[in-house]
Amino acid sequence: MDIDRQVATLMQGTEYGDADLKKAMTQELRERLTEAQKSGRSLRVYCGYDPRTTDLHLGHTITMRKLRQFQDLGHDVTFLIGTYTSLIGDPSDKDKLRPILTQDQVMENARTYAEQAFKVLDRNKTTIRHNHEWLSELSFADLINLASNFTVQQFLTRENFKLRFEKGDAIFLHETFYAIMQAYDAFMLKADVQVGGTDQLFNIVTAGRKLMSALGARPNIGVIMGILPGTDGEVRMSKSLGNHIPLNTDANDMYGKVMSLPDKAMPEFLRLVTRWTAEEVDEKLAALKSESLHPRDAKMELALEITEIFYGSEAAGTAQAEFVRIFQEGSMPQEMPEFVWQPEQTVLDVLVQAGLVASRGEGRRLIQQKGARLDGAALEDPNQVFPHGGVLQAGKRKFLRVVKD
RNA sequence: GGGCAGGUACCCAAGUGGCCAAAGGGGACUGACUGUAAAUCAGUUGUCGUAUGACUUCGGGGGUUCGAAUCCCUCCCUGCCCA
Repeated sequence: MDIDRQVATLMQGTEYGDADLKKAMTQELRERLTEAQKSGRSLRVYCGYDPRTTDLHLGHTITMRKLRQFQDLGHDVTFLIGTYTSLIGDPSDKDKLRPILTQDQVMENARTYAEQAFKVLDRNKTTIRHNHEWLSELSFADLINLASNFTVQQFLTRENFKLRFEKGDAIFLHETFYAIMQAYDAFMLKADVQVGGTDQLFNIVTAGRKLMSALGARPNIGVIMGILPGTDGEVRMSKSLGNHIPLNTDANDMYGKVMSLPDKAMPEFLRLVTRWTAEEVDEKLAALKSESLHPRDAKMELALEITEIFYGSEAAGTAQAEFVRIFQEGSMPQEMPEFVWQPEQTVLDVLVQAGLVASRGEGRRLIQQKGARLDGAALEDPNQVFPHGGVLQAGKRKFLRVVKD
C-alpha cells in the first residue's frame, strides 16, 4: 500500500476539532511513515487503557481497531494497561465514587479486558505493558521535575477543565497528574504514535508532546479518534446511558442492535469500527449518497461485518439469516430458550420468571400494550392461568418456547 | 476557620410543607406505520396489587409536624467568596 493510502486509512475516523491540528498531525504522520519505510524500521504505536470496567462495548474498540490498522501495516503496537493510573481513577468522568481497586483486581480486570481486545488486535503482534512498571518508580522529586514543564494556564486551555472551571465544577489537582503520567508513559515507550479518544487530545497532544520534547525525545504523533454514537445515533455510546452495544452478548443480539441504528449513524460506524479501508468506506458512503445502495442493505453489510469481527463469519451469517427470518419475513427464530411452566402459573408469572420482563409492573404494561403474544395472539389478561404451551413473544424480539412440565 | 450556594429517579434538570412517585428533556420499552429494531406519530417508564390503595425513593443519620424532597439539627461531599 502506498504512503498516501496508508495515511488515508490511518487518519480515517480521526477528530481533532481543529483543521490546522489535523493537517499538522497528518503531515507528521506522512513524514514519519516515509522515514520509517526508508530506514526499514517500524513505528512504535501505543494506546493506554484503564481496566476499570471489564464490560466492554463497541465504543471501546475504536482505538483497538486503529491499532490493528497499524499492526496490519507492519508497525509495533503496544497495548498499555494503566495499572498505575487506574489506581488513582480517571478524572474525566468522575461522578460516582469509584471503589479503589487493589493491584490484584486491576490485574484481573486487565486480563479480561485484554482478552476482549484480542478480538480486534492481533494477539501475536501485540506487546502488553503496564505503566506501574515505571510510574511506581517515580519519586516526589521526579514528579515535581516533570510538573515544572507545565503551567496551570495550559491546563485551563483544556476544554474539559475550562468548561468545568467556568461552570464552577470540581477540578481536582490530581487530575493534572493524570496528564503528566500519561505523557511520561509516551516518553518511556518512546512512542512514535499515540492513539486515543477525543477526551485524550490534551493528554496526548499538549501534555505528551511537550513533555517528550522537554525530556529530549521526539514528540509523538497523536491519532485522535472520533466519538462513536450509541444506538440512539445522537449521544456517545455509553453503558450508563443504556445506548451501548456490548461485546459480551451474542451474535444475534449484536447484529440486531447494529440494525437498530439510525441511518445517519452509519458513517461513524463504518469509519470507526469496521475493518474496511478508507477507500472502501468512501465507496459505500458515495453509493449511499447516490442511492445506488439501499440504506437497509448497507446497514446489513455493516451489521454482518461488525458481528463477524466478534463472533466469526459463521455465527454472523446465522445471525443475519435469523434477522431476515424474524423481521423481514415476520416468522419465528429457529432457536429460542425454553421455559417449563407449572400448572398454576399465570401469564404474568411466566413472563417474570422466564426473565422476559424485569418486574410484574413491566409485565402488566407489556400486556396492556398488546406486546405479549402467545403463538401470535395477543394475551389480554395478566392474571389468567397460562393457557397452553407454545411460543411466547414479548415485544418484537424476545421469544420463548413455553412447554409443559 | 467564616459566609454563601448546591447534592433529586438510568442521565441531565425542575420542584422550597399537603394537589409529589415527584414537571421537562434525553435514554429505554411498547404499539401503528415501514426499507429494519431507521424516520415519523402515539403510549409507557419505582415496587406490589384487579382496584380504592399500600410500601420504598429526592446525599447519610436524627428531629419538628396530622403531613417533609421541601422546615430544624448533625454528619459526609462539591463549588464560590472572605481569612
